[in-house]
Amino acid sequence: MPGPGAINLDFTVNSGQVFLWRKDGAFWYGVNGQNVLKCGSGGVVKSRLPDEGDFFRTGEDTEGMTRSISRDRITKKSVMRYPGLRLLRQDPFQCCISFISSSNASIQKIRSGLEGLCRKFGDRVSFDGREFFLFPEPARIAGAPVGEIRKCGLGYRSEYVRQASGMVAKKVVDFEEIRGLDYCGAKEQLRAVPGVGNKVADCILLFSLDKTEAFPLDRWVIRVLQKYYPDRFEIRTRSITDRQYGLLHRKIVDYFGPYAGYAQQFLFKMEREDGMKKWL
DNA sequence: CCAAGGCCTGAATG
DNA sequence: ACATTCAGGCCTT
Repeated sequence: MPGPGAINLDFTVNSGQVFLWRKDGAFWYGVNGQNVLKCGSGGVVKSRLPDEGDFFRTGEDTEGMTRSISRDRITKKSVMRYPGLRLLRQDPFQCCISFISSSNASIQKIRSGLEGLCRKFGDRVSFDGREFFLFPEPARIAGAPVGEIRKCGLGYRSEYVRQASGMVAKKVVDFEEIRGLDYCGAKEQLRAVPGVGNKVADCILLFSLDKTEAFPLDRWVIRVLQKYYPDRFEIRTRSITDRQYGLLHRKIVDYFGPYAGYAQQFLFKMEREDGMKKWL
């Protein structure tokens, strides 16, 4: 019996933040790093390993955050429309590789590429009577010939994926250290990783490193901002430069506040849905 | 600092 | 059918 604070997994999974999830009966099953989660509307029902990362961010005041971003009738409408849509706290390495793989790709393509990576480089496990492939450890991808990564359908992103994995394996990139930095410092670190630009960095920060002021600006979000906030944000072009991205982000946080990333999630969901785009 | 072009690839579009 | 475009960008010139 979902109460007022209950998670809506259909909304949450189908909001572009995760890719390795599937619905089976009344439950959603998903791969998160070396863990596999079985979830219902109350949260994690069962997991392969203890859910130490607190995947559903259970301690957080989601109601307060959604109230905080409800600055106008557009955000209010999107929040009303998708009750129970939440930001998750993903495994950072998986999140990083996922969004490096996402560049210039459709959701279906991203998922098939990531599934390929898991199948080829991840461990096969049995969980709740079902078969899963865990997300590969960084060293497994880093040590692979780039051609093998390419076979997963990742295309030109394959070399980025390999190099990024190497940096994580060698701890040139340490996600838990980055988690402790502020938004700007954390972003700077991430952007040193090949294949990680402004948008991808914001996805990693928002979806795995607790930076709720991260506001990934992709085609859809730019579209929705142009549509509903033409005067406030004044976006003229479809693609924006680094400098424009930074200036725009500042305006966005000034307006939506410290949980701006939540606003992005609701607006993105709404615009995709209005555009009749398919999810998982 | 900005603009333009290329990049893998499969699904969607004409 | 077949060509072209598009898809949750990034990097180099």
